[in-house]
Amino acid sequence: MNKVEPRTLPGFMELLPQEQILFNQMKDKIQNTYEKFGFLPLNTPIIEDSKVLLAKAGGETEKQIYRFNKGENDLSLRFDLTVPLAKYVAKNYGNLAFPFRRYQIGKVFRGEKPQKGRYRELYQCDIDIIGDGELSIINDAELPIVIYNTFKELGFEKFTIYINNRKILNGLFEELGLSSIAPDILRIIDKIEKIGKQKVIEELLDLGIEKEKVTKIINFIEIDGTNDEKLKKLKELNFQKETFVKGLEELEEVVKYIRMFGMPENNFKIELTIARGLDYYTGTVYETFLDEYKSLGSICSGGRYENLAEFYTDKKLPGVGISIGLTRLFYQLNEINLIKAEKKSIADILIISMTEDFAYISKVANEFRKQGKKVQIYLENKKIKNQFKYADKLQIPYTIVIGDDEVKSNTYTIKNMETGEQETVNL
RNA sequence: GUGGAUGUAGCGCAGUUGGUUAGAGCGCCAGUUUGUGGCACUGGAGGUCGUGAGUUCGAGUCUCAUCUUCCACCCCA
Repeated sequence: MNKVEPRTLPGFMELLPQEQILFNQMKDKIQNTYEKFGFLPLNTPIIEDSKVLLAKAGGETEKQIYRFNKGENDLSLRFDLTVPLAKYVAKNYGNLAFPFRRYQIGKVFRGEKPQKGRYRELYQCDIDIIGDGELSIINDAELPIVIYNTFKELGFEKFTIYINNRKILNGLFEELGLSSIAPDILRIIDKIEKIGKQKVIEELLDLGIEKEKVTKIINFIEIDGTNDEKLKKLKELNFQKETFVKGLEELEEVVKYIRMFGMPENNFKIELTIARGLDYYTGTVYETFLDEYKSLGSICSGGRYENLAEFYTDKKLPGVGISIGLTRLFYQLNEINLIKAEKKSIADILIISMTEDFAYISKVANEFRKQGKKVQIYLENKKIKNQFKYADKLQIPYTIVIGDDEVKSNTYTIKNMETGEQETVNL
């Protein structure tokens, strides 16, 4: 009989048990940290009505979305967690308490060409805070603190959350009379880390921007120094455009509150080239990098948006959110050996059975389970040797042998697999 | 969408200028040890060399096509 080759689609995630254990540990740490800050759990469907999901979509999105028909229904797989959130908040507006703080950790799907760091199925770990009509700028300062704590919890020390405000850049473009081509400019300056200053200048000139203005843009994004020095220099530019003034004011506030929330000075930085999300974010934007592995790219990003659910409701719902791309982070950390999958089983104890008396075995197992231990019973009728081998392969730290002797004497024999010590004790 | 690579055992690979029955390692199974794992030793199973065609006396090796996967560019709410 011809067998079907057991293959997994490229760009989709499938892990071995020891990897999955590690992945779950990371996921749990992220979730626990999110909950510590009072974010509420949310779990929306993976499949949505295409009309709902694509309410806002432009051309690029439609190309990348997994879309299909089932009977009469035009359905799509979610490609991020923000659009489902928008739908959810609009739909449940009357039943939610605002500010609505939710986290959602789940898979999203993108029909991209898979390659390094690009997956078709990926986990996102989102937190968002949605206001009803308005939302204090202080929220923009709290999210980085949550992220700071999350990465600390994951065991990182050297990472930097880069912060910018889109209004500052937009204000600059207004000042230069370049607002109409702002998205193009943003796309180019966003690449400065990657392609270098000269290339950026060339590309800006290619756009047809006068040399003098290009110089101004470059000078602007090259403003350096400490966070306070940067703020000072921005002020000294003395731009009068309202957008710019507002953006600068917001950035100052964010920095002020981030400090009050206890963020160490070297874990956050104003970075004027961060221009993430071309048409999505309207204010504060974030990108997070590991200091020693900046080439990995941003491992966590987000920002402020003025109106979350404008395609679903007339209610004005401003929000701010940030998201960890867990799938990419996991693979990259694995690749640079920053994490290592070691645990092959989650069981603390394997019960090796040399008797048919499963009633007795269960009694022993449940005794340990009551104490919070994870206990697995070996159920196959195999030689004791094979049962020990199994425990060894799965690196289960303790085994309990129960044979007819133990049953008769109401005892069990427990063995420490690492030291080899064992003793027979009364149940 | 553009360009560059890849494909041999479950896994990661070796296979010399085309030359008999295609290899080692790890893993797997069994035994040395029928109530004690790791270590060691002994033995064993497992491959139509991605697929198809061609060149040749002869193809894992050369040619072409095709599929697969990977990488880069583009793009990325």
